[in-house]
Amino acid sequence: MGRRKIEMAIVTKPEARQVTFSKRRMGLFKKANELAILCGAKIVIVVFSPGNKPYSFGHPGVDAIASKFLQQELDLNDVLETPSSNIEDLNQQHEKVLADISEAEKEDKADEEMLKEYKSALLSQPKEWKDSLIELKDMVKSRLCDLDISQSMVLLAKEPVVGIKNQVTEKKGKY
Amino acid sequence: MGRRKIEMAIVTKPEARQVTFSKRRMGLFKKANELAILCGAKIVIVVFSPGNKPYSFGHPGVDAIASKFLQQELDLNDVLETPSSNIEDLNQQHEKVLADISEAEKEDKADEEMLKEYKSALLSQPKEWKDSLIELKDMVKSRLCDLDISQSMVLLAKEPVVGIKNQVTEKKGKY
DNA sequence: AACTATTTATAAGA
DNA sequence: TTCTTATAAATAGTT
Repeated sequence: MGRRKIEMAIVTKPEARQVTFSKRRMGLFKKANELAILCGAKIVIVVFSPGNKPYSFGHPGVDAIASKFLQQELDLNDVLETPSSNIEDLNQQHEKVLADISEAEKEDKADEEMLKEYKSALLSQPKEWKDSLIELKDMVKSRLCDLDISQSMVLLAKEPVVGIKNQVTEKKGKY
Repeated sequence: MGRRKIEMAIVTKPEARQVTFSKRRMGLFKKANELAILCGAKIVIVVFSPGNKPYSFGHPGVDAIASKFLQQELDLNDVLETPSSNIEDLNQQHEKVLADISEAEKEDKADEEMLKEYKSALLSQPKEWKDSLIELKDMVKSRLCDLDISQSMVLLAKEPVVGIKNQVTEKKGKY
């Protein structure tokens, strides 16, 4: 739907690709919003741009949380990219994440219920703990950030949470 | 874009709403696929229909995993809805999940790396374990299924995994 | 960031 | 559900 029909292959020119990405990402989120409203559907979308910048859409209300964790993912990526990253650093980062969650809990009453449920979800892993402690040393290098993405997704599986509106956010990436 | 412009409000007639949902969900996933291909973007979408039936889209290759866990979520919901659900049942369900993962690991070599990373992500939680054991009894009632959704999302945060194609699936819901 | 010629999505109807 | 088609909406190329 433009001046010409375009081939379904990666847009080679980086500038043009960025423009296409911006236009179509907006279009996609608009369509998602319409679908959610017209049909009462629950939707979550996460998109990573070619430059790996994360964008998220959620209805109802996932996005406020998602954007927090997407940002944290970027922070953690930065940490992991440094050669000096070790378990202590990662633990520090992780405590920062937990601290941020507590902070969010205090400052945003509307999110309280969602955060509780998210925590519950994190803690609902009855069997892995013992083995996990043994495997931790080897595992910890492989990207803590994944958990953060998953945390934002946890909320979609819930029954609708009242008082949280849908919205769209962007976070500063590396490009 | 149809014979008439429609109001942006929930479609009242249930049959019409279902039709609209089907058409627009397909349209949304098509748009997402185009965005992914044209721009080299990574995308995950999860949609719950008005009847709470889950649909997912992923590029690259999230969906094969996601559909597994979405189905498990439905199974777990069924379990949780029975009055007799207790910790033992949930543990059993959880072991089933883990068993399915192992099985998938064996039968689908292309997914091996992704599953390993997903497991790593699950195990990358250095601080919570101790406290978790204490809180487990109270927490376990609150929806294990959330973790399953989040597990399918974990994969998006990864660098592109070669050899996994994108696809779209549906799973039987309760309606 | 705006514009507009076209293509694409889809609402209503069959 | 699937198809048809008139129309609304998205967007590719341009300014």
